[in-house]
Amino acid sequence: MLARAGLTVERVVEAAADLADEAGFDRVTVSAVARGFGVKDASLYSHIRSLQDLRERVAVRSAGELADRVGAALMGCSGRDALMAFADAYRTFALAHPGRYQAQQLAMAPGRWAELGGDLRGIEATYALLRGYGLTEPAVTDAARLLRSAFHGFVLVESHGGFLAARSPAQSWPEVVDALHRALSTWPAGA
Amino acid sequence: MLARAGLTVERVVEAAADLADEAGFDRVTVSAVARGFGVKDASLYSHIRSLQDLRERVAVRSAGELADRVGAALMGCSGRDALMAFADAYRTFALAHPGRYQAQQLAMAPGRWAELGGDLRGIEATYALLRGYGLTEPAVTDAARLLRSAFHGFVLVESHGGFLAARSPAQSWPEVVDALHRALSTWPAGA
DNA sequence: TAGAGTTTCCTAGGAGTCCTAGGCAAATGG
DNA sequence: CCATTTGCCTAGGACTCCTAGGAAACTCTA
Repeated sequence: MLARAGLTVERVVEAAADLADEAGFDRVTVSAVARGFGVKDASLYSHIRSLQDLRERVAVRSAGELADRVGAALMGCSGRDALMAFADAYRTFALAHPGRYQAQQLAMAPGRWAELGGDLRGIEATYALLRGYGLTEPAVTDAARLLRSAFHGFVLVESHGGFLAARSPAQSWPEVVDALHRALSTWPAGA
Repeated sequence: MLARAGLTVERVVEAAADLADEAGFDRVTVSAVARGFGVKDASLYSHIRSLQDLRERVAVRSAGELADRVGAALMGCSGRDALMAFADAYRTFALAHPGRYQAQQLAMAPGRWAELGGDLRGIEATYALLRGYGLTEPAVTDAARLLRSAFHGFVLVESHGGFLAARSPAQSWPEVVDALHRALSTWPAGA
């Protein structure tokens, strides 16, 4: 048989991530990815261990990509501008790459994240941002959870078409971020 | 053949919802539900149209249950107490019924929700709560989206075990709700 | 109460999926 | 140039969704 497809773990994971963006993360299937390469499904098992393994790799890879965008957006900003930049970069990524974003919701066994080379840049960026508001532990942890929850929830509901009111989500977004800014600015000092 | 299982749409959907809470919504499968009744999978197709149909019914039913809890919790509360009651009822439901909660994320075709008898009590309760803060359109829509996003995001991340810091999510929760209260209290009047 | 009709569940089977086992051919390196 | 490694294959089992058609259990009516 001539002409190998030239598969590697990276290319398989990337193809899976692209497929996730196009068809939805839950439709990322070993067979579908194999079809995309013009290859039998069994062939992929030389590169990935299982469907679960493939999905976890997509999740970690996507989280890295998101952290890159957010990190780049934060460069040179501080305070309220930084929050806005963070928020916009986050939402933009989630809307442009719904499958990659959805992948990050995947629950993994403890330790599996680090095992696959996942980092914590996203969390670190958030903490840096919040220290700009003068927050210290444990307030900074609580505030980070607020931000993560609000951003995550918003883009998730938006990308599911869950906001039904006539007002477009894009109009609400700055108001939501502004509300979070007020919440951060008025955080009680001594907890 | 003796002894029918006595299946109805309601009982099938309820069993599916219970299975979702135990094993995860994505493991709700026609075969698994049928096994729970001691029945062949083909038998369920007299009651449901497809797996998709079953899952949508679980979603709508679960949303109704959540709205019941939230509505009951809100009775006789107002202002900040109402927000806390809302938040606690919401989070309690999501943690006690992870599968039912996860089901509500299911994206449906437009109109399908109403077709299955789904209501909008959840949204109405939110709007009533926010009018207690003196908000009017379009601020009330933006604020509703903030609340929904933050609550949804928090319980989602929490139930996935996504909060890694040592501080327990239960400790952060009141602080997060308090922050939202400040954001609502300081919402700019004329938008 | 007996027959007719409806409902409920069955068997049978096709198509798609995940995954394993074992094999051949292409690339690589001594 | 030959041996080893690597990449993709075929074959096949188990499980899934779903359809088609049949039989048994209920229900209704004359």
